Amino acid sequence: MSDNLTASTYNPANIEAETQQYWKEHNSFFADSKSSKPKYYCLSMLPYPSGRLHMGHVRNYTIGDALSRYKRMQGYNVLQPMGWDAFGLPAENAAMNNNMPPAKWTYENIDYMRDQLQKLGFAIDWSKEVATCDASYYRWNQWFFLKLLEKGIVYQKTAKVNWDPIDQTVLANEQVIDGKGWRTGATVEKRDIPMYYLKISDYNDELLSALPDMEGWPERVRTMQTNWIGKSSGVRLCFPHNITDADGALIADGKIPVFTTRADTLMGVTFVAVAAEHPIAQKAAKNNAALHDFIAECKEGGVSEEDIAKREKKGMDTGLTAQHPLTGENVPIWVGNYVLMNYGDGAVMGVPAHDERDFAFANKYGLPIQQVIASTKEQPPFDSSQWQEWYGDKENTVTVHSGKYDGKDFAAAVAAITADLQVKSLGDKQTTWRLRDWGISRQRYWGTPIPIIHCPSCGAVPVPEKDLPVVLPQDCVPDGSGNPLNKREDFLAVDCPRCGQAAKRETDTMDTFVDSSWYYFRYTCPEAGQMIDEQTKQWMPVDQYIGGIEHAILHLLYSRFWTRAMRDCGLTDLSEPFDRLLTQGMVLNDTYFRKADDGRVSWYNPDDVEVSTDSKGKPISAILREDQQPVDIGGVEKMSKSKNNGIDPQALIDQYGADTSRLFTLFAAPPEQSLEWNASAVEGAYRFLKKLWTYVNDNQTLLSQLTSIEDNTLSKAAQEARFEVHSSLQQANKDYERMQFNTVVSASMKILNALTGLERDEKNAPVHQEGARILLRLLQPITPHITHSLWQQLGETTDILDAEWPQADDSAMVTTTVTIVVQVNGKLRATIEVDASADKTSIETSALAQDNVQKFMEGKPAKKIIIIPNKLVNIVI
RNA sequence: GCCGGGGUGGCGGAAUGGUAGACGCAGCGGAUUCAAAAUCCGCCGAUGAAUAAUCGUGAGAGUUCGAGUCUCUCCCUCGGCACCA
Repeated sequence: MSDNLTASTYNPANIEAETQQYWKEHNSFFADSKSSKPKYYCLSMLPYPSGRLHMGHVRNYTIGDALSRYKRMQGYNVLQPMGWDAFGLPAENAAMNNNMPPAKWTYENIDYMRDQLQKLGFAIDWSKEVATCDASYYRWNQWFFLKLLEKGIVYQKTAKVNWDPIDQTVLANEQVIDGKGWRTGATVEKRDIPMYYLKISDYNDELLSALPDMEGWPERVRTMQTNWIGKSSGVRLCFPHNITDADGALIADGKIPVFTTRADTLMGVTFVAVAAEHPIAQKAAKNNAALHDFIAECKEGGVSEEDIAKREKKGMDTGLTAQHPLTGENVPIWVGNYVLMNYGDGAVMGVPAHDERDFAFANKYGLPIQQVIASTKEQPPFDSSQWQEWYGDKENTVTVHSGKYDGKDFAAAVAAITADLQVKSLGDKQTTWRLRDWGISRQRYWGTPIPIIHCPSCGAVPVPEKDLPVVLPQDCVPDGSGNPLNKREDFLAVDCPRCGQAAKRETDTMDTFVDSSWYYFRYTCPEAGQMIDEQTKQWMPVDQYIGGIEHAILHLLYSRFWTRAMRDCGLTDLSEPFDRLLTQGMVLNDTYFRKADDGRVSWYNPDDVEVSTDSKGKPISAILREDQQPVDIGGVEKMSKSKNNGIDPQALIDQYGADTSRLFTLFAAPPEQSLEWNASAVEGAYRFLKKLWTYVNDNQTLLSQLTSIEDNTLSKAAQEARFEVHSSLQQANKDYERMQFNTVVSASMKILNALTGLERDEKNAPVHQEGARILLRLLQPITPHITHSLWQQLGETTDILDAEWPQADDSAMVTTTVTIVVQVNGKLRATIEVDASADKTSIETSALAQDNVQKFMEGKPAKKIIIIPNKLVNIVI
C-alpha cells in the first residue's frame, strides 16, 4: 500500500477524542503515593467555578500541564490535581439574578468546567478532586479554626466594614462604587462589627525572614511580600496632655502615643493629628458642633486603602493641646481624616517641613512649618511655599534649629533624641509592621459556617468536635439584604453545648481565602477522615506552583501563614508549602468602543468588529459588522466582562481543537509575561500542526523504521538538517528547564522546517526517522493528542508518555568551519569562515586581510585586537 | 496616594555583555487553480538605486574594545492595595 492511500487530513476532533479515551482507559494520570520514582507535585491555582473556563484558566493550566508532562517524561512520579474554589460572592449574585440557590449554580458550573478541562487534555489525576463547598472539605476549615481558637491564634475584635444603610447589609469593597452601594446607591458608611481574626502577626517576623532564601520564587513577588509585611523600625513616643473625659479622669493616662520612623525630626513637630474615632477627638466634639459634623463626615466613604489614600486630606482643630515631649511647649491637636484609628495608635505627629503629606496639610490650614533638617548635598534652600524632594531625605542630612541636637546625621539624631525620651519615660525604640491580622468573618451565606454558638449565659461557645461539620443549608436564595442564614430558624436554633439551654448559631462565614490556604494539602488525601494523613508527606511540599500575579500577596502570604499554623499544631513539619512559584501573566485583547453624547461608553467584542489596515498591516480604522458604522480603537487590555473583550475558549476548542489552543497559548508569549489574543496567530498554530500531521502521515513508510546513523555517509544537506535538529533540541531542552515554552515551540518549528526542507529519499531516511521521533517527544507536553497519535503512526508500540526523553547528540553538532564576525571599533565590517581549530594568530591574520576591514582601518595600526573564540574579532584602532 | 512590573519592526516575541529582530503573525510578489480556499516558493526595521553607507531596542547620560542586556536620571504604560477571586 502506498503512503498516498493512507494519507488523511488532520482532524483534531477525532484524534483528541480517541487519545483522551486512551488515557481514560489506561488511567494514565493516576498519581500513586506508593511509587518508588521521585515525586513531582505540580500545582495550578484552583479555579473559581464561575460557569465557563476563561482564557486565563486555559493559560494557567496549559503551562502546568506542559510542565507536568515534561517532568513525567523525565521519569518523575507526577501529581497534577485539580479542584474548585467554590465558595464566594459571585454565586450569591448569580443566585439573586436567577433565583437559584448558590449550591445548584455552583455544582452545575463545576460539572461543565470539569468537562472543559478534560477536553483540553490536561494530565490531571481526577481521583483527587476537591470542591471547597463540600462539607467533607470545609469541615476541616471548622476543625482547624477550633484548634487555632484553642491555641489563641484566633481572637475576636471589632472591625470597620462598608455598611449599606438601605439594604441593612455589609458590602464587599467591590460592591462599593464611588462611595455608594451598588444596588441601592446609598452613601456607604463605615461601621464597627465584631469579627474573628487570625493572628498572622505572630508570624510576621518568620514570614519575612524566610523570603530571602526562597530562591524558587520570583524576586518581584518576594519584594511585594516584604513590602506588604512592612517591617519598620522607629520610635514610639508620647505627647503628654491633661485632657479629661466626662468623669474627670485623664484620657489614656494623660498621654497621646504616636509612632514615627523619623524621630530625628521631633523638634520640628508643629501639630498632632488624631483619628476621628480617637477618644480625644470624641471628647472635643462634645461641645463643638462643627467638629462633630466633621467626625461624622469622616465615616463616609469606603474602607479600602486606596479610597482612604486618594481622599482629599482634611482636618479640623480640636482646640485642645498636648505638650511636646522634649520641650514641653504646647502643640495643637487636630483631627485628620487620613489618620486611621485601627492602624498604629490612631495618632501621628505632624512635621510639615519634612513630610510631604504634613506639608500639604500645614499649608492648607496655616499651621507653622519648622525646618529641622538640612541637606549636606547641594540643594536649593528650604522654602516653605513649595515642597522639595530633599525635605524628606534620611541620607546626607544634618539636624538644624534643634537646640542641643543640632549637627547630627539621621542615626545620631535618632539615638540622642531616643535616649532623652527614655530618661523621661516618654518614648522608646519600637518595631512596627504594616501587616494586619487577618479578619476572616464575612457576613455572607455562601461560605464555611464559623463553628461558634452564642449562648445567652455562656457567651460564644465553640461547637464540639464531635458535632462537626456545621453544615451549610444548601437551599438558601440570597436577596441582597443581609445574610439569609439569619432567616433560617432550622440553622439558627441550637442548644448550648455547655449549659444546654436554647442558643443561636453564629451566621458569619469564613473568608474564602481560608479555603484556598490549604487545599493543596487536601489534594494529597482527599478521602482522609482527618485534615491530612500520612500520604501528605509523600507529596508535599508543592514542587512548582503556578498562578496569576494578582495572587502575589494575599493568597500566597495566607498559605505560607496557614502552613506554619498547621506546623505549630503538629500536623506537618513544613514551613513553606511552595518550593517554586511561577506567576503567569494576564491574557489581553484589543478593545473597541463608542462614546455616546451623554458620555456613556459601549464596548464591542473584537469578534464583532472588522479592522482595516494600511499597506503595511497597521490598523487604521474599525467598523462594527452589525451596522457597518465606525467604532473607536481602544488599547489592549486584560480580558474582562466590563470591556467586553473576552474570548470564549470553548469556541476555540470547538473550531481548532485542544492542541491548537495549547500551542497558541504557549507560543504567543513567555509564561510570566502578558499574552495578547490574536486570531491569526491561532491560525498559524493550526497551520503548524497540519504541517506536522502531513509530514508524518504522508511519509509513514519512510519513517516507520529507525535506522542508525552513520555520519560519514550523509550528504551535506542531511548533515545540515541533522545539525539543525540537534542544536534546536539542545536549545529546547534548556528552555524546558526554565519553563520558557514559547522558545521550545520555536525550536520545534525549526526542527520541522529542517526536516520538511530535506528531500525525503532512502539516503536521508535515517535523519528523518530520528528527527520525527525527536520532534514528537519534544512536542508531547505541549500538544499531547497529535503527538500521541503520530507516535503510533511511526510504528512505535509504547506509549509516548513512557518514551525516553530525547537528548541532543554532540556528534551531530560538530562542524569543521565556523563563521567569525569581524568588527572594527565595535562595528561589523566582515564575516570570515575559519577552521574550527584555527589559532588566534591565523584568525587575526585572515581578519586583517579582509578588504572592508582594511578600508575602515584607514591605514591606521591596530591598537588592540580582541578575539572571542568561535565568535568574534574586534579590531580597535 | 503607596507598592510592583513592562517599554525591541506593522504585531507577538528572540537574543550566557559579542552579527539586534530567531520563530511566528500580518503585508507584498509569484506558483498551483476555471476560480477560490488550502498548499508551496520568494521578499519583508528606517533612509537609500544599492549586495554601499548611515541610523535604529521609550528619552538622556555613564561604564566598556563592545550595551537591548550593567549604573544613574526622566517619560509612558499596565497590575495589586487587605470583604472580587
